[in-house]
Amino acid sequence: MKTRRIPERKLIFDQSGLGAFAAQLKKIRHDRGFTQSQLAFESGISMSQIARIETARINPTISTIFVLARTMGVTLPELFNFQI
Amino acid sequence: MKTRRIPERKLIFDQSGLGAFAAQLKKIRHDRGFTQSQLAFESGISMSQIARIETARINPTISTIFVLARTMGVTLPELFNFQI
DNA sequence: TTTACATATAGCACACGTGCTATAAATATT
DNA sequence: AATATTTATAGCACGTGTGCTATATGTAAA
Repeated sequence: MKTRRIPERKLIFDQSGLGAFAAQLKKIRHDRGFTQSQLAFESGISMSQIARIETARINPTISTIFVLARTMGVTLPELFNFQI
Repeated sequence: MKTRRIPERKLIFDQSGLGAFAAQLKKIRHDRGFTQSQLAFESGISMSQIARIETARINPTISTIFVLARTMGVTLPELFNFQI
């Protein structure tokens, strides 16, 4: 039979934006005096995940970011106060 | 054999934050005069995905949001200028 | 150096974000 | 009303975010 053509799908992965966010998260976490471990425990987000975000290895969801923001007591405009 | 205990894993899904973001995205898109279709075409993000985000059915990644922000010409502090 | 703490990396399984297509529903325009 | 436009919904396949566990690498303190 005729093999069906599979259309290519390009996924969004904004490397530069993720790098900028990683740096910002690390900075704010330090400013607020959290270790990755503390932030993980208090937020309920796994520590490996926080490390992956801060090293820009993954593309986190906004739910994850909202929870981290609440835990650190930082507003979204503050957390996203950087250029992409 | 003994059935292995599978630990439960609770995933993060911040319903209220996603709802707030959905409303904000819709507002800014309208202010900037984009239809979902235009925003989809210009950003390269599928229209079904934009609809899903604006109806808070899914939990988008920050890459997706960064791309939408760039396309609409809005800064991140503006786009995230709301309460969670 | 040894010990303790902090951060990064790796591999796995599962849940889900995303693109695609098609269709339905809602809203405007004539 | 009829037509067009815009938005929402649904189902599928694929890629990947996330939690978990374990290990490695830094880094600071004793």
